[in-house]
Amino acid sequence: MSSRAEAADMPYDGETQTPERLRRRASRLLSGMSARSDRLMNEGLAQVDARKWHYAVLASLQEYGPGSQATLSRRTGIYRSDMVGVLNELAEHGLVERMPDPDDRRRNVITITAQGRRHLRRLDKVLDDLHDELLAPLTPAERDQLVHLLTRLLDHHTQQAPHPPTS
Amino acid sequence: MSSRAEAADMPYDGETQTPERLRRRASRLLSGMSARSDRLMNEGLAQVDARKWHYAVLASLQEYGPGSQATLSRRTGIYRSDMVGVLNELAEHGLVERMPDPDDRRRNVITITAQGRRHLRRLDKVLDDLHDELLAPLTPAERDQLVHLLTRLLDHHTQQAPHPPTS
DNA sequence: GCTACATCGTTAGTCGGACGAACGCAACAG
DNA sequence: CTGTTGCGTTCGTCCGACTAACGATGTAGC
Repeated sequence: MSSRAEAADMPYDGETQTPERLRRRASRLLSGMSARSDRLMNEGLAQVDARKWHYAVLASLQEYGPGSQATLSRRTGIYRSDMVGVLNELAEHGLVERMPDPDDRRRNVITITAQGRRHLRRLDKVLDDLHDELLAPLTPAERDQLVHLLTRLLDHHTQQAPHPPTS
Repeated sequence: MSSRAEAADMPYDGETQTPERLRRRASRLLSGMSARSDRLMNEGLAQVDARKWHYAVLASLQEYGPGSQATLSRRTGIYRSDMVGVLNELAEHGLVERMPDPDDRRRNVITITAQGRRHLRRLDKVLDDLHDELLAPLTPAERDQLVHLLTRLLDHHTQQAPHPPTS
């Protein structure tokens, strides 16, 4: 009777308490933190009138130079279906330029503008601050640990990818 | 010209490469891993005809004993709107029993059945295996580190919760 | 005992993000 | 010239998190 009957008769305050078994599960921790993180980033970026995809695209353009929409899709992990809208928004704000590729008339060449670069710098600042808030309880060393661990996990799972790539 | 012009003219294979700046962001790592993790768990659990909410509810019942639907909602983080469906499914399979509370006729008292306990044990096994797969590239010590770091983060953010609780 | 308010279970619906299907167009290989 | 492949785009689907509202019931103030 030691293993079973763990609870069965406890007038506990088991009202608001989440079971340890649940709390410890890495999958649940990831889900929870991802949700929190997403909200934080979304709200933070919304205050500068941006979304996380904007940042992804701009950063990709800055680091690897201009590219077609399909290329950007692969680099950022955004579905090409959704890339259209993102680029529309970015173009409306004058952050990127979309021009037909003379060498391949199927493609659009996307280029980041000077204004886009400025905006990107701003977004980088914003994201840095938001991540400070996100990782507040961790020391710099611990933050590195976390990033390192997650990176290894993600790399492992994106390699012999049994699923369509999400990154 | 050392700081700028990072790319601007690179015939790189920047086709499939995701910028470091993106890869390093904890928020993105969390998002990515959460997505992978969710899929893995969902598919794994689907093979035993279960969903993750089922596990959450059963585990909660096992650890803290019977409770009303609202109580379960608070314990597991499932919205009470969605709890109805979950309990319907569990009840259909005979894993829980839903009876009106004689002391408070607004409430239903949810109790786990013997079959429910068996099922929970099974799910625990399944989840253990899935987590082994999820955390495959990490040593046991590293897995503990990860869980520890994430737990601290989540606890911090769920405390003076600026948002409605997701846990 | 009556009134005002809070809680419970439930239904329905919104919202956003990830993803698939299909189309017209252009390139390219044979 | 023909079949195949990649590109950009539109539209639609699926799912999970979340809100709104309602009837039924409990509870507290007076």
